[in-house]
Amino acid sequence: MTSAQTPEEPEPEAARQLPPATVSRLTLYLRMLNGLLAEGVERVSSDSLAESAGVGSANVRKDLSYLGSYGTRGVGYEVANLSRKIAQALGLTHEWRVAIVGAGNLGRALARYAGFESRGFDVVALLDADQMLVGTEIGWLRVSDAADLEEVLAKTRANMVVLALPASVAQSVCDRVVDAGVHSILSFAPVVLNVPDYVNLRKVDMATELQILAYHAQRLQVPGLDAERPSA
Amino acid sequence: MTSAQTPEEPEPEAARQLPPATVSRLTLYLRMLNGLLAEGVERVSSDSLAESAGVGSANVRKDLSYLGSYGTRGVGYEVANLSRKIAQALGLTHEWRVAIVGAGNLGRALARYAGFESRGFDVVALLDADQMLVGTEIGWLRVSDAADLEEVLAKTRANMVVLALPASVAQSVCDRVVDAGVHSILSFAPVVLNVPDYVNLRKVDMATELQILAYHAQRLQVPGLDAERPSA
DNA sequence: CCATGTGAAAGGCTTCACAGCA
DNA sequence: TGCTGTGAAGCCTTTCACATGG
Repeated sequence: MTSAQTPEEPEPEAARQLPPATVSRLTLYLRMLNGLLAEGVERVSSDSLAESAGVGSANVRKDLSYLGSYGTRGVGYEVANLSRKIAQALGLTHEWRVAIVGAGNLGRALARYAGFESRGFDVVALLDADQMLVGTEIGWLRVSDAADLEEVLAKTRANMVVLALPASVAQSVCDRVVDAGVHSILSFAPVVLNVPDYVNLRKVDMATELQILAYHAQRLQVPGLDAERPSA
Repeated sequence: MTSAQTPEEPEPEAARQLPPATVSRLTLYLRMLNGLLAEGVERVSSDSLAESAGVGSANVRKDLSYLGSYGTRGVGYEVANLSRKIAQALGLTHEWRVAIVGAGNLGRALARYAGFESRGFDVVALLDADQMLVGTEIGWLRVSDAADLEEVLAKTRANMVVLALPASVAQSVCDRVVDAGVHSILSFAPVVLNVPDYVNLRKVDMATELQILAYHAQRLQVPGLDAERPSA
């Protein structure tokens, strides 16, 4: 690879499209690297990273190779440098302002979740349609009226939205968010949302996760079914 | 709920190993089917299911074919029958008793999340190590002392555990859960947990989801030009 | 030596296209 | 006719194995 065959711009450090599976593992590596940074560790090997992240070391090396060759053969990777490269590739050098729509149990939990702040995501608004909640304080935020969604998004210059609301209203709120120009959405609503394909939508569904667990648990409980034999 | 008194299903125990990607889509289909059931719809086509679930129709048909041939050519699938088959394949005919460890913001939100109950998951315990919380009532549950984890799991006969606690204690609590004999675990802690390979562990990481969104958002915002700053 | 970086092989998933059947 | 069920092709991901170079 690295052949100078590209007839177009050489693109010095711009990472091209990363495989989705790689992107999600990069977030893992970044977490481990930041842990190592805090401990003062300066170098790390792909083997060591692999063990912490629970993947194969060849996988780690291939993932990192998409970012460029930032390791040193025979030695490993420089923690601080690699951490910076990954953060850059993931777009964490931008400032991300997150609005949470839905101040129910889950929305409140998310609003107070320290993990967002510490990773560079700034929760700038919390909205709900329930007039009983509007105006109350949760964490350090005052709950805004979901009726004013567009204004609140504009005023806070939110560029990400988290949907923490019932399935019944998720689609309509989602549509308004998209129309308002926010095209990165994380939904916790247990429903499939339709969005234009220029919108980045991710979904977390807790009931689905439990159902997947149930499948695997049940499979183990059935005796004698899966005795994988090389050949009978 | 729906105590499955499976009458006479003379099937050969179907449900061999399903592809993981299929399992997670089956939970989607099941949700749509139950919606259709509630509306009184009797039949559905793979095209229609595909559109609701946001996948290709060939994908739907292949997924369903792993369960057997329960469709009718030229017509479609019988909603009630298919719903039953999927629930059976996913192991939802068992009764799943879930203990939630961690009664912080997230743990409380989960304890009150209606989506669990309605899908056949019974939240039987909520535990925390904080003595200020122990004994208080959250939803219809009384918070138990995490020090008594093993006893609580045994007494409630929990067969699934949800970890909603800080990264710092997640591994040790996880170990105790595994030793106590609960081998299906859903973790919300932002840390990689090590478990024996006979344990089913799934992970939901909200900060990771936002980081993946950030990657894609950044990608769109800077189509050709990375040049945030051409670092010297 | 040692650990990275990477072609090539292997495995898994999705999509295609159409045969088969009500 | 219309929609299911499915081999085959294509694409993506992981794993292997080893050349490479500090």
